Amino acid sequence: MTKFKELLQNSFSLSGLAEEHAHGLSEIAQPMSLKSGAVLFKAGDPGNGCYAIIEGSMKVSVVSVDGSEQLLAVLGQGSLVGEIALLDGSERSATVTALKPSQLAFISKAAFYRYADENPAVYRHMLQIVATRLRRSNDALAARSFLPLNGRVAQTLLQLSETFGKQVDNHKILVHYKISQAEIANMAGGARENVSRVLNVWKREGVISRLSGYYCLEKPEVLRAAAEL
Amino acid sequence: MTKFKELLQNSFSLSGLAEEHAHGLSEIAQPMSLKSGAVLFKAGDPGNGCYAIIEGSMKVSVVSVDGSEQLLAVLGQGSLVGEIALLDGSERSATVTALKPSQLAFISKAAFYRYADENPAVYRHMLQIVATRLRRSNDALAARSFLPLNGRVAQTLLQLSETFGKQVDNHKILVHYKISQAEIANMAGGARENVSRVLNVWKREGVISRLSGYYCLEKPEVLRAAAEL
DNA sequence: GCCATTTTGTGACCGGGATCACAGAGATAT
DNA sequence: ATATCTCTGTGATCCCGGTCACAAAATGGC
Repeated sequence: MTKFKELLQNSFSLSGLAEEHAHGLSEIAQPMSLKSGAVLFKAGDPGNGCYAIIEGSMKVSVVSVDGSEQLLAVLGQGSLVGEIALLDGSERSATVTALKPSQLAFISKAAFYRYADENPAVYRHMLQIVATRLRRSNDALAARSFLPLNGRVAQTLLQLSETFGKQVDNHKILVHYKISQAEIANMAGGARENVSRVLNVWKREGVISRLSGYYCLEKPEVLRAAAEL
Repeated sequence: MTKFKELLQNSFSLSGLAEEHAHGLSEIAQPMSLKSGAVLFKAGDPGNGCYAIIEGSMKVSVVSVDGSEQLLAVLGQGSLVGEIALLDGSERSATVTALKPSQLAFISKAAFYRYADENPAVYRHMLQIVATRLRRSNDALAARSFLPLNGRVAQTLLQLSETFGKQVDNHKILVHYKISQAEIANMAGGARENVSRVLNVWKREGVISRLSGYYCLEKPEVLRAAAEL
């Protein structure tokens, strides 16, 4: 078995798929790699498949005419991107860009359906993923209308901790991912300057800290309270 | 065949499912009816199935502690509600309320998976629905961060026209659904008063009009332009 | 190390839209 | 028809957070 397929299988297992299907899918996927900053596809492009992230990380965003962007998600190893267009047959709904040099596996629409029709577990798994994303998206929308900026920043940090967090100590969470204020601001939907202010208040209160460039959530409860709808 | 099953089958066909599966699903669904204003379920409730709307209309919303609400969608005949919790096995993500006396069909989680495993087309259809919803939700989120109030109101009107619109004349669209400014405001994420102002400007410019209580989009292009990201 | 570039921190100002406060205008009921 | 509600229109005020303008740290390349 090639190195690629091995990595890929791990990636699929990691995302919660049974060994058997991880193997099957890795057989039909095409390897590809992207250098940091490269655009995988843009909103509006035709979409004929989806990608699994084997290694690296990608951002999913929507950009407006004036150039400002709204980040919908930052995804890492084991995540799937580009499913929406695959599933509803329409154009790509957002733009996906590599944040680091990344290894991807492309799964074409035809291959996906061919395989999944034989293995309904794959459909169930995909439904799980999409449903969870829909839930997230709805939550973010609700946050936008109910929460003031600090609440949205809290929500963003917690969301990042779900994908990149490592438990340390009792309940401290280290977000093992380099992220700039600008990116947090784009996810939370606020101006970078104001996000900076919010983060500093929390830093002073000991709610968060920075350990060698990484954010560390010292008191996640406080953040959870702030993100409460 | 009972009247209920007949209606139900129509409902499923209406939502784009093949005749055969519309029939199959109608066999496993439980009829139920709700009076206007009744709550089907609340965010946080456990969820063990989903519902198809046979007749009537429902609103999907999230409410904050202080009582204000964000409408995620208004759904009519042929739509599915409550899929998220069914699919990701978590609690209900939003609150669903009947806006009119409604007829529903309940499909339990077990029954759904039992049937769908045998009929992958049902999975494909479900993925379609959920993917489209995710796309919508992402669009709404992007709108929230890029568009000023009038753009979001435009988006809301267009969205309603997708579900309840009837073409009349050349390109005028009648939104065949009684809706108050307050509800539009809750969908667009703005204060009712400001939504009123926006709507009146458009009314004066002949972009929209009201025909016996229903909104009519006289110049959908103008609205589409205003909702452009 | 040293300079260039990217991030971060903070103050000052300003504006879109929330909020408050009512006055019409339609509905619904009796 | 009259009273009661619930919707709609509009002005006045206020504040959160966006924007501008820099200074101070980091970070990274050579």
